[in-house]
Amino acid sequence: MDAGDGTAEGPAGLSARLGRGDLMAAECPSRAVLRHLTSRWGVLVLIALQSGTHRFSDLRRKVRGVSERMLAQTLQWLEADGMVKRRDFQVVPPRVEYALTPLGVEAAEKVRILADWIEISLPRIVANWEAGEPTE
Amino acid sequence: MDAGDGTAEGPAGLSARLGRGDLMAAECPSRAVLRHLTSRWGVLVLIALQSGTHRFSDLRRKVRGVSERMLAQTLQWLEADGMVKRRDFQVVPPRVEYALTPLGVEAAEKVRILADWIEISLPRIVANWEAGEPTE
DNA sequence: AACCTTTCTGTGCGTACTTACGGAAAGTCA
DNA sequence: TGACTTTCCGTAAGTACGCACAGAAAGGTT
Repeated sequence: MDAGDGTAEGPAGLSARLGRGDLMAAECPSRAVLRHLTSRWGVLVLIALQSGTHRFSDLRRKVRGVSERMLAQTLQWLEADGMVKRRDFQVVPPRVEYALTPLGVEAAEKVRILADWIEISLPRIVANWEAGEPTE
Repeated sequence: MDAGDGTAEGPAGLSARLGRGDLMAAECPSRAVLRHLTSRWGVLVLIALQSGTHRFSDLRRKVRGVSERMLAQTLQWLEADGMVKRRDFQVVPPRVEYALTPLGVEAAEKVRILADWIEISLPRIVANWEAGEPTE
């Protein structure tokens, strides 16, 4: 019965008629954007770029633990979505700089709010890990 | 030289001394929390629960496209982090209700900000997909 | 007795992410 | 000449994600 597929939108497409996305709809393109922005490294890259233009290796140093491969991959996603502007100096050895676009600045702000909350709330969250359910 | 491992924190641990997490540190536990909250379905589940307590199947209907397997998985992550409260009525057929904890309410607010922005900004983002780089 | 209900869990398997490793470019420096 | 620089890409390999499918539980209905 439940094919698990659909958006159950009308003939014209709800989100299309509204002029905005609908993340609860399975086939809405906004799902892809969410995946990029909230990808493992996407969040951290956006935040890192909030402090200004960075070279590739600077980002790699800042976002600790990311591999070259994944950093490049993540930056391509963000660039394709218009969040990040890539500037290639066309020299050897390569020199490439990344910066947030106006769209990226907005996204970074939103993501930053979540990140800050996590960092600040970590003690409370960790308490849950250790506490379990004593009486229940 | 670069082992790609470290947090480069001091002897006591920077984030530990500050009493908060540091997402840029590779080994900080806050990374796991970020992963849970920004997981493919985590974001959508939190938002769905903002409107109140839901049964499992209600959530599955609301968050279109999620499988039973992944919904259960996601809810377990969120429960372990103290974001979601699970209430099992211990009956057959099963009846289980999920609701946000005070911690979850806060997290959902932050995540919601990002989600709303994505939905509203989708037209601008899609424009980037189609535009490419015409002049460059 | 056979079937239905709901919320999961176990199995199997395909897809996607992620890492490690090696290579390429063109000029600089020993 | 050979080593070094930086930013990627190709490949192989490993891990985690995600789905379809089947099964289980206890009682009510047919």
